[in-house]
Parts: sequence; structure tokens; C-alpha cells
Amino acid sequence: MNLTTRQQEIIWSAIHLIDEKGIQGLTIKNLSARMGFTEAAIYRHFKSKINILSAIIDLFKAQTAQIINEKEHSDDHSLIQLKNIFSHYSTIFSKDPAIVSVIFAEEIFQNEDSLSARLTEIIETNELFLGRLVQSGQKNGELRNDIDPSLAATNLLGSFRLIVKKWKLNGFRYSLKDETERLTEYFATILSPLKDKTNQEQA
Amino acid sequence: MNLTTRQQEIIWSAIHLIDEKGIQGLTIKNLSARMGFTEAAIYRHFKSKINILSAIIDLFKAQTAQIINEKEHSDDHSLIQLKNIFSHYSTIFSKDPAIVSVIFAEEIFQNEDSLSARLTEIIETNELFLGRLVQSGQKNGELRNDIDPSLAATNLLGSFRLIVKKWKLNGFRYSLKDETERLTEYFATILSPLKDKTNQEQA
Amino acid sequence: MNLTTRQQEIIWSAIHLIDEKGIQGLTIKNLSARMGFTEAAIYRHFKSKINILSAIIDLFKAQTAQIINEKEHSDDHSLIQLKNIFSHYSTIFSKDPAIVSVIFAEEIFQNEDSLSARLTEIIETNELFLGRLVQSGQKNGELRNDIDPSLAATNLLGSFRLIVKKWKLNGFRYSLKDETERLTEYFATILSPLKDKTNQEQA
Amino acid sequence: MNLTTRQQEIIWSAIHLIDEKGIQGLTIKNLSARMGFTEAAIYRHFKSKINILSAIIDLFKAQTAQIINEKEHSDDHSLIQLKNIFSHYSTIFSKDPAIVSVIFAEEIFQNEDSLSARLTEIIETNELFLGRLVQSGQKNGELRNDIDPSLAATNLLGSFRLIVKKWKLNGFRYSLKDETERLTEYFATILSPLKDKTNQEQA
DNA sequence: CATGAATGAGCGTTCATTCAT
DNA sequence: CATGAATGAACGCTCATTCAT
Repeated sequence: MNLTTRQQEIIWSAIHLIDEKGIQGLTIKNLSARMGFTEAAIYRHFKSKINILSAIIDLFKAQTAQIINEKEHSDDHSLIQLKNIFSHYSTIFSKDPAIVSVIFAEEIFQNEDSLSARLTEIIETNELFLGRLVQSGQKNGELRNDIDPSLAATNLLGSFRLIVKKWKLNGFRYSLKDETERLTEYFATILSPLKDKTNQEQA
Repeated sequence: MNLTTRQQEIIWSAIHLIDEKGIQGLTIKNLSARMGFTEAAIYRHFKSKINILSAIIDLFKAQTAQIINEKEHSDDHSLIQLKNIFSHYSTIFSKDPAIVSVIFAEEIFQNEDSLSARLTEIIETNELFLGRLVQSGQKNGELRNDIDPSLAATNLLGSFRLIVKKWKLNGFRYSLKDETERLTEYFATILSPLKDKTNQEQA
Repeated sequence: MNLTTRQQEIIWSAIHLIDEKGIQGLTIKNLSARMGFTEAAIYRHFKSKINILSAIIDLFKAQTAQIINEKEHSDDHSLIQLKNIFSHYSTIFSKDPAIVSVIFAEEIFQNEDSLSARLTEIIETNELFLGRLVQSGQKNGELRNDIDPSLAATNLLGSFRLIVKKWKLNGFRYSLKDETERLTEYFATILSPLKDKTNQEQA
Repeated sequence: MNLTTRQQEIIWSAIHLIDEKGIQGLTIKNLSARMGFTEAAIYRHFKSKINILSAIIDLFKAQTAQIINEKEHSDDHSLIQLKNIFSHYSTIFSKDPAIVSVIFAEEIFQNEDSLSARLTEIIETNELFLGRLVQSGQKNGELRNDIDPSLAATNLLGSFRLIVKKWKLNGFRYSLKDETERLTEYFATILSPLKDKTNQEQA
């Protein structure tokens, strides 16, 4: 909380290290080399390595909370909001793809219970928010109401996570924003109420 | 390929170690301790640690290929087949939950390009198969045809991955098979053709 | 010599650190934390860590010299003087038990020849003074004269050191002054001339 | 307990390191250098550094127990026994003076409670044994009975410890055995019953 | 088929100390 | 008079791996 400039630099170096070499590549030596100073100097800014990881999670948690808070009280249609939130995340990830190597890789933190619990919360926060979105969409008749909102939330989040993960596994070579748009249109199709469209599409 | 009994024991010990302590817990020392013999003895059976990880991936790859091959030429309806394949995986995972800590954690292998590429293939193989399933379902009129089969496949696989991951993050406390059933019923709902049901559900 | 207030504060913090955590606990970091300012600030007051240890020894040396000087020209009987000097030390130690962790632990300074030599001198100074006391007591007929004064001095000092060390090992839980009194009475008994008491006591 | 040859070698290297450079000189690096192999190799033989210190204490404890056990049931006169036991210790110390740098330096172990407690026991064991010796000597009329046996024990042990410590501080330059003999004769003088000697000595 | 002993590199961390501000 | 940031060396310890037996 309230990180110094140096602390922020270190955190982002750590995120990029994890992105490039995995959690095993996040060593104090690698980190200090990337920062351009000695290993000992790291300890001026963070008490320990797990403090660094903890700060990374804090960062993502705050970011998630802020994004959700922004959208929470919007008046937009549910489908627009869904589109917006995934679009928002894909913008963030596109700006610095390294983030996804950390935020979607719970395994990284599994050694430290205190950390993994907090990362799990981030998933849950997102899922719960998506669930609320679906539910209110159903109330307004914007979304089909023959489905369980929480399952729909899992469905939305799971799909988004997979396209992001594939994007990463492919070396961020294509546009995540385009993929996200395709996905949200797909969601619009499958989650829309079952109006008279039926006959047309069946053709 | 053609692993000895000892090699298989070692591989499963390794999988369980990863499950329990993460990739950082997979050390030759831990592994040999779990096997009940010395570190040097491990090297009788595998040339190096990477070879062990490689064998793990081979195992999962072979397993995936076999599962898909089994189902590929089935005459069952697409939705039944979808149900069957997820049910099959959830049975395997329930029997030994440690598997999911490895198979869904691509990060683990990201250090070694040779390994991570092969793990990515497993995802793709599954996704392609699901895509073919959806496509044939659309041809037979069992599935709605206003959606892109490959997006539907991402949707199916992503959702399943997320319920499995959540199951793990919750310490395998509840039944994955039940969750999988709920998910496949959800899929049945959203992927079914938009027959005359329309009006009824809208009520 | 001629220490500033701050220097004295630092020295006493150092003594207490050694008392609590041993010489390995006397680090600049610990010391500055205890003083409530930064590590760098320590170096305003002392050129180096060795200088701090050196000042501690100077302190004890001066203290010892002063105590002995005070008593040296007393007219009291030798046994009274012995009692007085041990009582004096036990008062000092009781006021701040941390002292004994330093003054009786020559090992602490053994790395630096310059320091250990000076600490040894303190022992010798005390022992020589006790020797002179015994000798003058023998001259006056107050102490038995069938013993070597310097051996008696070793005997006196060694015994006192051991009761102090035991007091420390027991966590300063009981009264050192009481123990010292018991010890000096014991000395009175064994060092007194062998008058006609003989027969009585033998009974 | 039941140390291998290598473990014994390491322990004795450690004892000599402590003797030469103090506890701060006992580093794994120094130790392995003295042993002629790498730091990592030490850990084949001891789980940790404090295990090494623990083994050293075990060694001294066993040695003390054995010495006391040997003498405990002797029929010799108390003064002879006192002489014997101090002589025995001074022989051991003379053979390898490094021992005294460890056995009489409780400060060394003060960081680890488990260790310091066990070292304290060694002092106590010796003191209690000396106390029993004095008491039985008093019963037999060999020792004066106007003194408290436990105070006498403190007196004996404290004095012996001081001559040993002085011997060390003087770089083991003179004969400890001679000094010990002088001390035990002194003890014989002050602890003997107050027979008719009185008048003679008083002359 | 397995062990015991060893290695060299690297781990996270702490040390006393310096220096510009 | 004190701080914040840094250093280089050392700390205890673990890593994957090798090799003679």
C-alpha cells in the first residue's frame, strides 16, 4: 500500500521476470540485475521476497476492486456492461501482457497460503460481479432467464481466461482485443433471450 | 514411452509433489525421499529432472489422445458425447486430483520451451475435438447453428477448466462430478437449437 | 573517553543487546533500531563497530580502576574490605545485570586482540588488588597466613565470578546480593586464622 | 550420538575454529575449508549448523558424565579425589586446549536456548558432584565441617574455571597441570579440618 | 539397483560500511 | 545530526548432478 516509486519499479520488474521465466526465474539476483543494482539493495525496499509477491497481489486486487466499482453502478444494458468489462481487462492486458502471466497463474503463489488465498479472492470477486450482472440482465429481460447466473458467470470468466491464456501461449502474437470482441459477441448470442430470431437463424 | 514400473512410480510421485508444493517443491531430494531411496537412485531411472517432467507430459498427452480416439467415432448425439467427455475427465481427476495441479498449470513448464509447446498441444487437441463435436452437432440439428464451433469449443473447455481449478482451490472438498453434471446441463441449455421453446421460456 | 551523551546511550544499548542476544546480536542494525534511528546515524557517533566495543571496555576499565582506587587506601580490616568490594560489585551488577554478560565474557572480544588484551587486564587488576588485600590481611593477623595470597585472590575472584555467572544463567531470578553475602561469609570462615576455634568446630 | 568418523572430524574442526576465532569464526565456509571440501558437503554430515554445536555439547556432556561416573564410587579420600578430578580435567584440557574455549564459554550458545540449557547442566553436574565429594569428606572427618558443601563446591569449581580461563587468556603458554596442582594443594590447606596445626601455622 | 560422498552454482538474506543529501 | 539508498562480502543452506563403490 502506498508504494514508493522504487517499490513500484521493483514490482513491475518482478512481474516481467515471472512473465519471461516463470516463478522460478523470479530470484532476487535476477530482480536486482534487472533493476541495475545489487541484491542487497532490494532489501532496502522490501523486507523479503514474499513481500514483493504480496505487493503484486495487492496491486491486482486494488485494480480489480477499482474496475468493478467503476462498472457496478452503471445504467448500461447488461450485455454492454459485459462487453465493457472484458474489453477493459483486455486493454489492460494488451498494454502489459506480462500481467496475465501472474494474475491467471494461481500456481505461482501456492507455496504461501497467505498469498494464494488472496489471489483466489480476486477470481471470486470477478465471478460474483459477473453473476450479479447476469442476474440483473435477466430481471430486465436482456438476458435469457433459463440459466443459473452463477454458472453463467463461471462460463463467462472461464472462457475469457482461456482466450487470454491461449493468447499468452501463442506469444501475444495476435490482438487480444479482437479475440475478446469475438467472444463477447458469442456471449451476446448465447445469452440473449430466445425471441423470434429462432426461425431465421435455423434456416 | 514404455516406462518401467519404477519410472511410473517416480512420475506419479512427481505429480503429487507438484500438487502439494508446487513446481518449486519438485526437487530431486523431495522426490527421492518420497520414493524412499537416495537422490542418486533417481538418476538410474531418469537422465535428468527435465526428463521426468517430459515423461509427465507424455503421459497426459497419451491419455488425452486415447480419450479422444475412443469418443471420436461414436454415434451418440453431440450433447451426449459432450456430457461423456467431460464426465470422463472429471472421473479421472476425481480419482487422483493431483493431476489437475499439473495438467492445467502450463506455467510449470514455461521454463523449458520443449515442454511447454507439448503441453499447449494438449489444450489444442481437446479444443479441436470439441470444435468437431459442435460442428457435427450443428449439422445434425442437435446444436444451435448461429455460433462459431471453435468459439463454442473455447467456451466449453474454458468453463470446464475453471470449475476444475475452483475445485482445486477449494481443496477438492466437493464433488467435481456433480459440478461437471451441472455444467453440462447448462451447456445443453445454451447450445440447444432455438425451437418453439422460445415462447414458453420467455413467460 | 569523554563520551557524549549519545555515545553513552549507544554503548549502553550495545551492552544490553549483547546481554539479550549475545555478541552475534550486536549488529549495527539492531543497535540503531534500539536507538530509534538509522544505521548510518550510528556512524556519526562511532567510527566503527570495534570502536563501540572498545568504548565498552574503556568504561569497565575506568569503573574497575575507580572502585579499586576508592578501596585501596581504606583502613578497614581486610575481611571487611573483601566484603565491601564484592558487595560493591554485586550492587552494580544488580542495578544493571546486562553488565555481567559483557564483563565476564572474554570470548566476546577474542576476535580483536586489542580488545581482548584490555579486558584481560581488568581481571588482572582485580586479582592483583585482591592479592594485596589478602597479603595485608595476613600481615595484620586477620587472615590465615599459610596460604599464597595470589592463589587466594584467584580463589576469591573465581568463586565470585561463578556465582555471578550462575545468577545470569538462572535469569537473574534471585538476589545476587544475598548470594554474595553468603559467599563472603564463607570466605571469612576459610580465610580466618586458625585460632582455638578448632576444637569447638570439630565437635 | 554414535557419530561417524567424518562427523567427529567436523566436530573437532568446529571446536578448533571456535578456539581460534570465537563463535563468530565458526562459519560453514571456514569449517568446510578446514575440512578440505565444499560447504555443501558439510550438510551430508550434519543437518544444520546448530546440529554441529549440539553434537559438541553432547560430546562434552558424555565426557563429563563418564568422568564423574568413574570417580563417583571411589574409596579414595575426598582430597585425593578432588585432586584427581581436577587433574583429570587439566589433562584433557592440556591435550587439546581448544576444548576450554568452548566448554567454559556459555555465551557461545546463548542464542539457542536448547543448547545453552544443556551446557548449563554440565556446570551443574560438576558442581553437584563436587558438593557430594565435600559432604562425604566432612562425614569422614577429612574436611572441615564448618562450611556449606555447596558453597565449597562453587568455590572449587569457580577457582578451577578461573585458572583455566587465565591459562587460555595467556595463550596456553604455561603448564595447566602445574597450576592445577598448586590450586589443589591450596584447597587441601583451606579445606582441611582445623586440627592442632593451628599453633604451628600461626607462628 | 542403489548408496554415500561430494561438487559448483545458486538461493534468500544480513553484514558493516559509505556517501550524497 | 540524521536519513535513504546503495554496496560488496559473507552468511546458512539447497539445488541438480556426478561418480566410485
